[in-house]
Amino acid sequence: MRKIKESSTHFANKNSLGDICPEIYAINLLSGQWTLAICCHLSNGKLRFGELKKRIPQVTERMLALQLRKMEEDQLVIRTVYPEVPPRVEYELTESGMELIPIFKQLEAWGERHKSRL
Amino acid sequence: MRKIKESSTHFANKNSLGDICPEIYAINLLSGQWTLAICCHLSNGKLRFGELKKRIPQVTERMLALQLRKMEEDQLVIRTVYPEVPPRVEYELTESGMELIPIFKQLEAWGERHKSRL
DNA sequence: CAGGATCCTACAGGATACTG
DNA sequence: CAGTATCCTGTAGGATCCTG
Repeated sequence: MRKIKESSTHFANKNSLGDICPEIYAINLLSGQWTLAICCHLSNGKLRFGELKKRIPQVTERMLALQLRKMEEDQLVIRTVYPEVPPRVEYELTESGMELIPIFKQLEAWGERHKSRL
Repeated sequence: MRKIKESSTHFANKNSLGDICPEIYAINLLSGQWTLAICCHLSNGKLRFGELKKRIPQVTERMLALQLRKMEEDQLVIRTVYPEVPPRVEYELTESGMELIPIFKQLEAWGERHKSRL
């Protein structure tokens, strides 16, 4: 039993909440600015870095790279590097990642309904 | 038809993505640090400000107030003020808010599964 | 009791340029 | 092609004190 409080930075709190509550943990993994967009585009199959970039034009290379790294670390995507020249790197969803798809569908439906009610 | 790009700040992007994609819109509404926690506690019925605070000890009064306001604006909670002294304010989920509960359950299940796989 | 007001900091995210 | 490196900014969130 560790203490939880004691000089909380924003994300000390974030993580401690996520530790307790699996749904908060889940949302924390997904609440990166580009995470959902990436997942959606990968839900139809693997894509290369450049293809992702083309499909999400607003994202900068830096952010795309960062997000993908984080998602790899979080076991949402698999990163495959082909040792060729020019380099080729492909991203695809993990098992866990795919299991999110039905949840996305529901969020999508909810989002549409909710939006139309405003 | 407005333009979308042109000097994007973080949340100009965020919103423009949310405009296009209902699931991103949904996640944006839910990704406040305390939003989920509040929803969960309200899913069993209405609560007063102080009760919420007691149930989520890590949150500061300021943040709780801010989040609740935002959630009210986003039509996730209803805020009822009773004109008494001392003041009493109760919060409860809206229809939309309640419709999220089953989705939370699934996120919770996913979160647990995912966590155990790390 | 249920918050406002004030002040502050860490971090997410952006712009741009460069490279194996 | 698929990134790093560097530098910078806005904003979410925290601490603390005050009040109808």
